[in-house]
Amino acid sequence: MSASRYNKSDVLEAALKLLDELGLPDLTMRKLAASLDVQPSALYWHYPNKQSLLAEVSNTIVAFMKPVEEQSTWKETAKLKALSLRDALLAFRDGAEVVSSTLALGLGATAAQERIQSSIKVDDGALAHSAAESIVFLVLGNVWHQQQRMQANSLGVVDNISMDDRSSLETGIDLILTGLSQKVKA
Amino acid sequence: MSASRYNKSDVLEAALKLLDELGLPDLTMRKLAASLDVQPSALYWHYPNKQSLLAEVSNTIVAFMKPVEEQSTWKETAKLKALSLRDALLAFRDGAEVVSSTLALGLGATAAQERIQSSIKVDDGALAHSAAESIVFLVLGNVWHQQQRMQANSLGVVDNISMDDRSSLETGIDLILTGLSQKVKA
DNA sequence: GTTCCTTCCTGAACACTGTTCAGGTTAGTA
DNA sequence: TACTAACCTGAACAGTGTTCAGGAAGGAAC
Repeated sequence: MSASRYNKSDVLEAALKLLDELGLPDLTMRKLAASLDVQPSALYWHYPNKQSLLAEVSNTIVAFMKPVEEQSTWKETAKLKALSLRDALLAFRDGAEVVSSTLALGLGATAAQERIQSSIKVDDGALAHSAAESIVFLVLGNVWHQQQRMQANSLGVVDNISMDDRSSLETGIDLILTGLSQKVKA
Repeated sequence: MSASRYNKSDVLEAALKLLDELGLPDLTMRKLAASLDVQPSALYWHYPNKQSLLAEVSNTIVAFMKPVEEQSTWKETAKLKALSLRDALLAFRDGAEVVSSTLALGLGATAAQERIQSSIKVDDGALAHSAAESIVFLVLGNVWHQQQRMQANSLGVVDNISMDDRSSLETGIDLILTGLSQKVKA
């Protein structure tokens, strides 16, 4: 669109925009370059490879989590943070898949888990860690599945009736949190 | 190796073998064809595309779950089934990633969730569904992360101390199951 | 033994993909 | 005006999944 030169964050921004327009499978270096009116090789001045670009995309998505104010119980706070992660993932097409992959590769997207863990007020640190990790996996799996269905449905595939995604996720989170407070009492 | 013709399950078997030897990123149609001493196009007689081949690979991995005999409490049974899924995923290189993707695409690998759900004896069906789904996401996320680290470590990357994966997963499962029995009592 | 049909495979191509690299241009600083 | 850093071009490389017309192998029927 513009006729001048770009920096790293311009490329990141364009990648996010293209992700939303085309989805992850069609987010190629060539199309990204074309959207900036630039040769593909130009991108490699800003990022060493596609993976590291996706890592920053992933971090940006996670950073989209809205801040959550402290609730009357830490359980509520933790739950709201988990749902805030859900909202962030849903705000970008294929957001959950991007973040899942990056997280699995250990290239970032750890902020979500840290933020959730910080609101879990139990003495056993290892327990809090496992709980936070579990919640993150839960949210990622749930949203990934949902987003894939959203795309499939938009392509005209039959919609097999499934329980409401949000409520299923909420009960999953509740299970972990009540299990947690139960275990702490013991 | 052999000089004669192949059928669908021969191709599946070869794919599983190659997955274990090379990992998912290097499991290409060309290498798979070469391992059977056949042209790449020959594979498309057996499977319409790579995705559906991977779906069957995924189903095979999940079917590797060892049967679990009924325990004294259904919680123990459910936990053992979850760990049996874990073992199945760990039995194949990149097993968790393969199954995660296939599951997200809705192309199969639902057997695991059904088996776990069948052992959850609570009246609320929706609750049992959410719990089983949560457990599956937990196991997949945990093992995926672990397998990725295993590969990274084998490539000489520094091993940052992390809590034992199995115990972290076990506590996650425990949290869900105790949360579940807590919710049923109420 | 010859026909016939199904099963399986070849060979070549198409339209992509991420990535590299030598060299050029632009912009800002001294 | 010269220098230097930031940014980009153009072309290529090596690989990917997939398609398609045609050919060969094997077994059954006559």
